[in-house]
Amino acid sequence: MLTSFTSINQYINRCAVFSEEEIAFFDSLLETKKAKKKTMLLREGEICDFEAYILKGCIRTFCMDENGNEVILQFAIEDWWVSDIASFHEQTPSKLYIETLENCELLLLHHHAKEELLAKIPKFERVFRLMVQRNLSVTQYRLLNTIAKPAQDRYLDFIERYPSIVQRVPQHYIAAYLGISAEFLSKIRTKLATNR
Amino acid sequence: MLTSFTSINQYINRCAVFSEEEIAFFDSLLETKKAKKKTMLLREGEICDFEAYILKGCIRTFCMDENGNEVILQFAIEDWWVSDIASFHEQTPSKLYIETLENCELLLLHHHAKEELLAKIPKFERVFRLMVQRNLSVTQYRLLNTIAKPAQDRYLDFIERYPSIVQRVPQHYIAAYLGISAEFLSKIRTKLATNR
DNA sequence: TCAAAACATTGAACTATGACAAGAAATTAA
DNA sequence: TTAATTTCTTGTCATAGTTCAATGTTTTGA
Repeated sequence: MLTSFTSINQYINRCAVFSEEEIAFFDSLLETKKAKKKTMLLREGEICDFEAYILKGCIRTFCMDENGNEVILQFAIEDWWVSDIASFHEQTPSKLYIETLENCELLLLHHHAKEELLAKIPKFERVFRLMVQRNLSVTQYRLLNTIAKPAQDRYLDFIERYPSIVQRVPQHYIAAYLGISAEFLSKIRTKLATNR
Repeated sequence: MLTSFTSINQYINRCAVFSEEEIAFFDSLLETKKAKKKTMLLREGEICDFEAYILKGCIRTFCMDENGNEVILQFAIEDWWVSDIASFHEQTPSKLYIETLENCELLLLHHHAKEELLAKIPKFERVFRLMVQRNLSVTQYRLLNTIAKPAQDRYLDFIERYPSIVQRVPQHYIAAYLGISAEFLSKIRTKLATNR
């Protein structure tokens, strides 16, 4: 087993029990890929053909609204998966962009490879179900928060929940994740800073 | 096969191919339940022990923010599933309320029953994965919309996407779904009405 | 090492939306 | 059928957040 696969194999072994052969088959389906900082891995209109597991680096997925503003759906770092799940599963044109924010090392699971995997080892259905389930509850929580809480609370939640991301990504991207302008986030921060 | 099960069985057969015995086993795990309008099926703090498939009726799931305002996560009607997926899968206290908005006929799949089902017929993993996946892409889309679009656009999207729900639920609930006050939705509507 | 680019801050004017209050309309239940 | 309850509307004022423009700061790459 390549050492670079260690973390992803631990990841899937947490969801269900697999034999060494099964794990080896899974690993054999993955493509390793390096991407420089600011590489677009997917653009709006393209069909997303991968789910990417991040060995190293940081990625954002975002969409463009009518006024050309970017809204960030997700930041992803080591041990997270990124994809456009709608585009990937229906094999339809994406509404999202996926862009590296740092130099990245990735493991890609392509669409045909995933189908082959699920056909051969159905137990993987469970792995992906659990992954999507967790993603859904986090997304629901964020949606409710976005609706119910003012920007300052959402920002405080964010830095508490994702302290490492705060260190790694520019502030205006965090604003685009929280759904506020970069200027307003700056004002929130100065207000918080002077209040102590 | 009971006729009341027809629709749910068609539903799961769309996700994967099952034998009659498998379907029969699935049906045998479901509990039928009727609930009057305005019944709370789940309250904050309780552990959600069901995923409910709606044969007839309409349900909302919502949470309460710090100021006691309700924020609606989902409206569900015939052929939809409702649950608190975080509470159900982790068996942890819920942050959500689930309430019938009409008299309902439901099929309940309880936690232990689902585990039994998945243990006995792993193919069902796929059914639930596909369900959760679709739910996730819809929720992501809604989140991005909530952030990027003004209230009027969100309202127009909503009536286009869910015309039948607009007919069935009071307007102030739709406001609570869109993330705006009931008064402001009313103003949007009068503005739209006078603009033609 | 320096210029260019990207990022962050600040202020002023503006806008979408909220909160409150009062009343009208519709629905429900007895 | 009527009273009670729920739902919807309208107006006024308050505010969270935006936009724009100017400036300062940090990072990047040749």
